[in-house]
Amino acid sequence: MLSTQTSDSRVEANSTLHATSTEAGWQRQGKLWSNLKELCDVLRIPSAAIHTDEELLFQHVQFKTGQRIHTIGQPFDTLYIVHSGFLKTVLIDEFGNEQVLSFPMKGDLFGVDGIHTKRYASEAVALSNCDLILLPFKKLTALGRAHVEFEHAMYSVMSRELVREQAMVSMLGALSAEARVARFLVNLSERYAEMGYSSKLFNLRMTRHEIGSYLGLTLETVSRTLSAFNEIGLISVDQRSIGIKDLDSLKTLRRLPPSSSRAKQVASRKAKQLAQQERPEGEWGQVAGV
Amino acid sequence: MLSTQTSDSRVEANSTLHATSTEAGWQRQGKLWSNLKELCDVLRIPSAAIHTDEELLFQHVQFKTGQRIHTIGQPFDTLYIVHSGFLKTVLIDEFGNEQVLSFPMKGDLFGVDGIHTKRYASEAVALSNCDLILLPFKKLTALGRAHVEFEHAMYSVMSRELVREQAMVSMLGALSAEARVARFLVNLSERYAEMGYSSKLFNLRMTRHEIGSYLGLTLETVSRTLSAFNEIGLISVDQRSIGIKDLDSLKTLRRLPPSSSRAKQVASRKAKQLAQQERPEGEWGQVAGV
DNA sequence: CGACTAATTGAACCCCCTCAACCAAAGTGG
DNA sequence: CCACTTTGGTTGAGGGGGTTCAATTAGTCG
Repeated sequence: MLSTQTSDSRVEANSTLHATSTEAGWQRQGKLWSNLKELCDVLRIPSAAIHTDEELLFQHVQFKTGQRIHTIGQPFDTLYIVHSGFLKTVLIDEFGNEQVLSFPMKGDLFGVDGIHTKRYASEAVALSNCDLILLPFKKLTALGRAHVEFEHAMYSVMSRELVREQAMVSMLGALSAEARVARFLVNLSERYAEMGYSSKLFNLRMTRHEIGSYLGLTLETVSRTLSAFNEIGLISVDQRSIGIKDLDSLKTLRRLPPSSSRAKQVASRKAKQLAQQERPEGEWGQVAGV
Repeated sequence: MLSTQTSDSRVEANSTLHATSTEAGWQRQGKLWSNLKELCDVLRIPSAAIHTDEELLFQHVQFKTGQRIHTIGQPFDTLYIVHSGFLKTVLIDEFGNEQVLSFPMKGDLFGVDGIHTKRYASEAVALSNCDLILLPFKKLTALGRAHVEFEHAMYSVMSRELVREQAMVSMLGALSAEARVARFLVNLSERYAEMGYSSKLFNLRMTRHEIGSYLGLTLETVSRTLSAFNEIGLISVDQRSIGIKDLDSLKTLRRLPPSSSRAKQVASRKAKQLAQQERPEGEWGQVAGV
C-alpha cells in the first residue's frame, strides 16, 4: 500500500525530466527550479501551445510540517503552487478561532485571495513537509501577456477555485453532518487518485478538529460520524488511516430524508444484517457491503 | 416533475410603460453601450490609466424581474456586470432545490464560474428589472493584453469574489443564525451605501426563502430572527422594508457560545423593552421560560 | 516514563428545523 | 365587485441533529 508518508516526487510519470532529487526531495533542497512546462503540468493546464524554449524559471521553496507559508495581512506578492505535500489555509476570527478554508495539495494554487487587497486574506500552514513553486504575481501577469494560453489558464484556475468555494458554500448550507463527512472523504479519495496515490487507503493529514472546522462541524461530530461509517461498513477507520470500503454509498449519501426513514443510529447499531431496502433508491445504499 | 419555467423568458405582463420609479433607465432599452471608462467606474476600478480614446464599446442588455440571465450548463462566453438592478445566483441540486450563492447588484461581476468548464456552473435570475453590461470573455482577455491596469483589475475583481466566498464559508461554518442574519443586514446596508442608497432604510429584494437559502437557514428562522431583532430594537421590519436602528449591535452580534453573551443581550433587551412584559415569553432565548 | 495532544465515546442540552396554522397582499376570473 | 387562488410572511409547538461538557484511551515526543 502506498503509505502516504512524506511526499514522493517521483509520482509524476508524465514529466520526462530527470528526477532531480531522488526522493523526499524536500529536505535536501528539493527541486530548485521549474520551467513553464513543468508548472503547467502541475496545474493540469494544457501546455501544448507553450513555447518550450522559454527561459523563464520558477523557484521552488520547501517548508516543514507546521511552518507557515504566509499570514493574514502580510503583503501579497506571490502565489503558491503545491508541488508536493499537504497544507491548510485558515481564516482567524477576532477571538483567535481558526476557520479552515481549504486543504491545498499537489496541483493546487493558493494565495489568490491576496490579489485584491494586496495582502493575504488567509493564512497557509504546512500539514506535512512541502515543496512549493513560487509564482510571483508580476511574473504571472507578464506571462499572461506573453502567452495567450497561459493567461486563459490562469483565469481558468481561479475560476476553478471559485467553483470549489461555491460547492463548499452549498455543502455547508444544505447538507447534514454525515453527508458532509461523506463528501469530504470522497473528495479526498478522488484527489489522492489524481495524485497517483491509492484512492482506497490513505492517511488523513489533518486532525479531527481541522476537518470539523473545514466542514462546519465539531471534532466530536466528525469522530462520531467516522465511527458510524466504520460500523456500517462504509469505511474503515483507525486514527488517521482511512480505508474506503463502499465508495458508491459514500457518494450517494445525502441528507437523511424527512423522518420516515430509519434513524441513523439504529442503522449503525443493529442493522448490520438487515440490508434490505424495498425502495428503488435507498439513500443509504448498500449497507452490508463486505 | 416541475421544471421551473424553462428558457421561456416571458414574464408577467409587465408593461414597458408603467415605470418602477426605483431604478429608472432600465426600461425602453436603457443605456445601450458603455465605453471602457464607464465599465471601470461601475466595477470600482481606477480608470486613470485607461486610454479614454479607446474605441471599445460594451453592450448593455436589459432583463425583467424573474428572467433568467444564464442557466447551469449553458455554454459560457460572456461575463456580466450589474449596471443597475438586483439578481440572485443559484445552484440547483439533484432534487431541484435551489441554493442561493450570491445577490449581485450594482458593480458586481458574475458568470466567472463559467470560465473553468466553459459552461456556467450556476444560474442567474433577475430579482428586479436589470441593466447589465456584457463583457465577452474574449474581449476581456484581449483587453488584459492591451491594458496592464485592466488585466490587474480583472484579477483583482476575481480575487474579491473569492474572498467574498471565503467569508461566506466562514460564516456558514461558524456563526449562529442570529449572527448570520445580522451580518447579512450589515452587509446589505453597506452595499446600499456604496450604491448611493440609504443604508438605514431599504427594501429587501429577495424573499425570506432566498435569504434563508443564502444563509443556510430556513425561511422560518430568518423570519423569526428578523422579528426578534425588531423586538429588541436593532431594526424595524415590515415585510420587505428594513430599517437599521442599531448598526453597532448588529455588527458585534456573534455566535453566543457561553451564556455570558446571551445575558448581555437579555439585559439589552430588558433595558429597551421594559414596557411590555405581557406578551408570552418569546423565542428569543427562553429567558425566563422553562 | 510523564506531559501533551489527538481521538473516542457518553450524556445532557438547545438551537434550529419541521410541521402546521394563520394572515396579508396581489392576482384571477366570474 | 367579490369569491378563489397563489405567493410570501409570521408565529407556535414539538422534535431531532449537532453541540457542549466531560471522562477515558491512544499516540507522540521531550
